[in-house]
Amino acid sequence: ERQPCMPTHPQRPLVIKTGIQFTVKIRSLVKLPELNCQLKIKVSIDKCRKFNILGTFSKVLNLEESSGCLAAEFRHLVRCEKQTDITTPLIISEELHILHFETQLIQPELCVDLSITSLPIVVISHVNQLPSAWGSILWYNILCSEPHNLTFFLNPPPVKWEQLSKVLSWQFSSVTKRALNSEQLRTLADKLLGHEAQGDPEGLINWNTFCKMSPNERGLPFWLWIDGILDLIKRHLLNIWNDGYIIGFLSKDRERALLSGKLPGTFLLHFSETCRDGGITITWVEYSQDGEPKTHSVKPYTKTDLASISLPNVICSYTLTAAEKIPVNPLIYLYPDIPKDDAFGRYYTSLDDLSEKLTETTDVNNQLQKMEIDKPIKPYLDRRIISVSDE
Amino acid sequence: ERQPCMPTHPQRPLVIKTGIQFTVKIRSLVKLPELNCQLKIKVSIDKCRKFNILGTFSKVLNLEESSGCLAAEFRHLVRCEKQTDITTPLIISEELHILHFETQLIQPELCVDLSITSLPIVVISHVNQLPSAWGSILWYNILCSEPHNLTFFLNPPPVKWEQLSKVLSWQFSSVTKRALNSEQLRTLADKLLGHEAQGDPEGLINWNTFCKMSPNERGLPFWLWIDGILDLIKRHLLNIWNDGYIIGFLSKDRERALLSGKLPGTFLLHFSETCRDGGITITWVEYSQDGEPKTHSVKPYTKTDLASISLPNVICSYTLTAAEKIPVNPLIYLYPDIPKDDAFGRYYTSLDDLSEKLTETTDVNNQLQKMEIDKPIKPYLDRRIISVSDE
DNA sequence: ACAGTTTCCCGTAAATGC
DNA sequence: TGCATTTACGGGAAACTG
Repeated sequence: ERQPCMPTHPQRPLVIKTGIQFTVKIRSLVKLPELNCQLKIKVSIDKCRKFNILGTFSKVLNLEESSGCLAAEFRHLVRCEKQTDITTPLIISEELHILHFETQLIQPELCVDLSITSLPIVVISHVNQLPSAWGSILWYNILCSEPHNLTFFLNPPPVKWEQLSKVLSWQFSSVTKRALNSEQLRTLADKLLGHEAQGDPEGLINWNTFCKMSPNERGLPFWLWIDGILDLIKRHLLNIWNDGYIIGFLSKDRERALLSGKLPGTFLLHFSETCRDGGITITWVEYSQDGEPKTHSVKPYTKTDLASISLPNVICSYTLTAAEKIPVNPLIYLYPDIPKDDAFGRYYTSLDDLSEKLTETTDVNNQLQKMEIDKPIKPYLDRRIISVSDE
Repeated sequence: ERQPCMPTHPQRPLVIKTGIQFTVKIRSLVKLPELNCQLKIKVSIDKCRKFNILGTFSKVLNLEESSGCLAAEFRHLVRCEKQTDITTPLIISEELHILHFETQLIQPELCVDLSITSLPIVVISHVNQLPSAWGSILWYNILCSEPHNLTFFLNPPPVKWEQLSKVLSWQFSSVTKRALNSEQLRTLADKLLGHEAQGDPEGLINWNTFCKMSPNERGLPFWLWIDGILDLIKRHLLNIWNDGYIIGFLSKDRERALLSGKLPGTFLLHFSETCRDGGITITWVEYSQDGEPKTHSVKPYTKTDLASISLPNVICSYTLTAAEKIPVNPLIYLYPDIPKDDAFGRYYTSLDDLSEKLTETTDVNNQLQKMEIDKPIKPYLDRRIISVSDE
């Protein structure tokens, strides 16, 4: 009778953090004229680890002009003391919860108790749990046709590559203007299914492979690796990702094949396979005396690195030094043959970080006057940072 | 009868932030044997802007072994709705509050109500109010002999340079291992009193000059400028400040006088006069063909800058480039004549930022195995960032 | 329009729990 | 002892409010 819209976490609905406000909307699919009467909705949550809704538990539905639907907003989900008698084998990001909504429709002729539940949600206590929580939501919604199977992760079924690849690509297109292309997806398929599988659409991927890793292995589960990269793109690479200048996912073999035979100084950008929080590296090709191609990759740039210098600026200023040699920038053409300034020139800035956005010199003029300092103003020598490797 | 120790904010007691825990201790100066009986203390706060103490309002004093004093801890000061009928002309960092402590000593022979108050405190709602709040606390405690004059800042008296200079120097020695020397203090005196005053110990400084600026002036009040520098030192310059390698406070005239005649490439470090959050610049001297000294200063390095490259590393790698010329590092001797590596060498690192602390290469080895990738491992080319100016 | 003030909430660090 | 989970709170940004 009613269909709940989802509680919202920016970009990641169905994941809720304790202590952080969220919004739930429910709307009636049936346009009863009686809905003009005030319908009071009560919300509550299952008490597995004993969360509670703090704030207004009950709200009157009011008509939303835009959609003609009825909206209610609830704030602050807060965890209370744990129940001692409940133990779950599931880790927090696999523990599914349900929001309940109840109301009573009282009419002269009838009196009905109505109730509806949300899709399963994951409750987290820290943002660092968000990636795995979102992984769970993805897996559940790919696979589970039941509206609320809270024990889904006790034995989660595998997913076909055909399904997963769509979801992965959608993760990129929902955060950026560019989805994954078939080449990129193929690289990911090789990683998940093995190279022999040839990207078989019917190939099955296990939940553990996707998001957990078996306990004896240490390392980064596939989804957390991808999510780190998504975050890196969102924060620091949006423009050049949208432009399609990041090949991104590429096996070493493929990389070597692509670059071999290209002009010396041809480079491409791809993501680190191992950086926990996303990293991007630059690989370029040069040729030895006998014409043998040789590729080099810089240590991947991470979020921290890109916070102080943007990737276009790295590319613009990257310098190789060697004793007795003149420093050079080995990066000349973005693969296949785009002169680097054509691709990245519009993103070069001399303002490498925020602090430099303040026009210091003007500031000096203003402030020295105010501070009653009447010395002549000597402008500062501007500076920039560049990325350097020693050969 | 009892003397309250102060609520603690790390490094800045007497400033309390809403929503953040703090601790108050009170101790009895009189060692009554009767104190073995349980003394229940109640704490409360004046209700000017209507704050409340959240948590346990009342606590039993218990004996502290170390000092034999009685301690109580209270947590979470939380603001409630403002009272509408109270208006104060004071801004929040000038609004003084008092904590009250009450208890009843009930003995067979007598029954006494005891009460005591804290020194005035400042309540803030955001850390960005901490510097001015601490400025208020300093000013109050320099000048006010009355235990709690809550309207002190309606008309705060001026302070003698003699008093203020001690307090300023103490701010540095309490955060670092090095107080301000007389030369540094003299520079600050010139700034506050004017050069003509000759650092007169009797010279008076107004509250407005120290911490506010009159409304029509825009700019950075003296104390906020100093506090930004203190913070910069604490975060990024502690070692070289402790070593005494930062002259820091220096007029342009004095700077020029110091550097003239020194070897070319002699440099010194001093703080920006204008950066809101603290900045430090490097000034070096060179000589034109006719032997005329010429000094250059780099745009000051801020917290953001120094988060990605340490000042010793800047000094080590700073590069001046010019078309057709070989890039050089113009920094050779720390004033007066210390070869830069002697002063800063021990602080050079190739790890310019945190992300590089992870030993990527080892990681690669480990993780590629786990991820079942059996490609040969090609180590990445290491990199560093350097600071460059174009001549 | 705006500045002083507060709230929101991410992300590092530390504490806590198992 | 180590890992999973939670709490603490600084700090950037947005929201609020006179």
